[in-house]
Amino acid sequence: MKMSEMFFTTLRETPSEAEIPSHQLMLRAGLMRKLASGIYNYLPLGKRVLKKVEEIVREEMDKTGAQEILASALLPAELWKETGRWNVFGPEMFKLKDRNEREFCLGPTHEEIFTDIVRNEIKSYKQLPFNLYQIQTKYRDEKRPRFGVMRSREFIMKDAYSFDKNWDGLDISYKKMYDAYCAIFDRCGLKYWVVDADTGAMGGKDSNEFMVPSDVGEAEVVYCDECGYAANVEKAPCVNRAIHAEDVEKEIKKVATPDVKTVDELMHFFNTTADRFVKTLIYSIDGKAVAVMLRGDREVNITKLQNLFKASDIEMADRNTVESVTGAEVGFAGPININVDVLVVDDEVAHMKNFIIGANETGYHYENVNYGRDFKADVVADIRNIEVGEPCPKCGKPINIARGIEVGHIFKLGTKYTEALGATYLDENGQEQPIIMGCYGIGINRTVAAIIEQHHDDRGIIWPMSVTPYHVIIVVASNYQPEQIQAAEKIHDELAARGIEVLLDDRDERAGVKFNDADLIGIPIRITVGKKISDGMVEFKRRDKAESIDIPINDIVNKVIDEINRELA
RNA sequence: CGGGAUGUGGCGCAGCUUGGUAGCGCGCAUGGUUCGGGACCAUGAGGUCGCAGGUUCGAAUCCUGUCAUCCCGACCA
Repeated sequence: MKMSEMFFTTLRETPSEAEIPSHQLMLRAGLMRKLASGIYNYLPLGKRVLKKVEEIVREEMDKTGAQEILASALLPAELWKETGRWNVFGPEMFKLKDRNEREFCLGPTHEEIFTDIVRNEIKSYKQLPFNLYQIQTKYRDEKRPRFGVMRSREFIMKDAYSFDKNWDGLDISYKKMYDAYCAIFDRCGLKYWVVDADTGAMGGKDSNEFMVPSDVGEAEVVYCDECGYAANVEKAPCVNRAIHAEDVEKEIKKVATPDVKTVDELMHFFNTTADRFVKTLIYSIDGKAVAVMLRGDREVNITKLQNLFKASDIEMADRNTVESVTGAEVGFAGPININVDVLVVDDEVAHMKNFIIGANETGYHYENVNYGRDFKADVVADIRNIEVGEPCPKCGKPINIARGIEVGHIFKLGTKYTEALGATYLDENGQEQPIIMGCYGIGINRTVAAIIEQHHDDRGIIWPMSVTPYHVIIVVASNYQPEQIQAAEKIHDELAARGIEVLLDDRDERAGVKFNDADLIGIPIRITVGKKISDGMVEFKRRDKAESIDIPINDIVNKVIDEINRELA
């Protein structure tokens, strides 16, 4: 491809709206342009990268025996109403009506649709198992689209759905996907964690997320260098030990604490540390008032709380509710004489001694409080976030926490959708059984962004060979030298004839501009045809290396092909 | 949805406090000189200053409303 003919523009300056490297570079390198918030158009270079990633995904999926189909992105409301998700998704779903006022949505995910396809075709155990997938555009009206393609409202997703006779079969289907995902992300040149994940609103049993370590990631990952344990913080269980175990239980005492409301103020007032306090937070969970108690310096884990209550709607209670259940101003809530539907105590609190709590009376706290003796909970459970340095749930060594980009997610769904939609089969005994389902997603655009996050420097992108839009870029140093142009065209044609994707920078620009653009768009191999062509030499340089080497023009084609093959092997 | 910020040629920005001809850098076009890490000179094209009202003789500038975009938070198969 001659760059003088290519639809392609780079930006010298970073658009002010882009904050993170992948977003900045995707715009600067001319991979894509924004159409609206969270909606992007892909230009030729960007489209080629998407295709590369899609092709890797397709190859690895096909290897597992999964079969590609293509469902519609425009979906009738009925199916969603059958499973109840028309309302569950709520405003996040792009909803629309046809000319006859029939309701539709743009598909945010496709469990319902694949299950519907399957229920119409599958009748017998003899037809199971199988796995169907598609690579298709999804629509989610995100509350806050962010970071370019990292969280967008329109995105390309590979979604796969497995259908099995039983749970053992699902385990096998799941393992195949797990391995395929590892192969996919390996081939994309990504370093990643496979973490235990919450099954969330999708329902189901086991779940793993594929997380690319990155400071710009939206998820927090707990990991253990000792034993290799890794989990989403949402999921990671806390291991609680007795705190201040040496203390003897002292007598409970009411203390006047005028205007002392926050944990910080309490620490000051009592001249002690946050682990001596227990805070009582009031939540509204599916309409019920719930008090949640945890150590002063801990954070509530909403996911754990949600799972505990099998809740769909959780929010912090408003000021009025707090004041009515506690009978005091905000800042003095405590478990004694509190008027809530449920009192939940974090497991850690049950391990504490002589702690300080609110008295449900404005201006007062209790100290030397002990769980069991002074109050009792309706539920004691693990409902907090694990923190750095706490014991690993698997081996007990101190854990670390880092941020990650979720590029893939796999679930054992079970029968949630097949039961709701009546997708059943007749088993060997003629008995009707629900099909057992798994679902498996990869965000294609987000994977591209994650690759850039992991492969760039201050000059631009550094594509892995497997996903680069072109393998090679030939820079003609001096366009006005016919000898250089001719030599460059010859190399270009020979490489192209041998199946190499090659760009020829024959633009009427100075060498510096071409070098800078080559670095920016991140082509892994650069050949420069310059002065030394008179000695029959061209320059070979890798984007990821600083130095370059001179190579006889007659050897360059083989050199390049060797290099590419070595890397793609 | 709560908080914060910003909208001025394709990109980056100034001008706004104190109303009066819309500016700079980059990019783009033409000509010339250059030519291995974002050249130089000359000439030129391109903007209803997000939109709608209002104040005023006069609004990019002041007021009101609205829309859009970005960031933080909440939320997120």
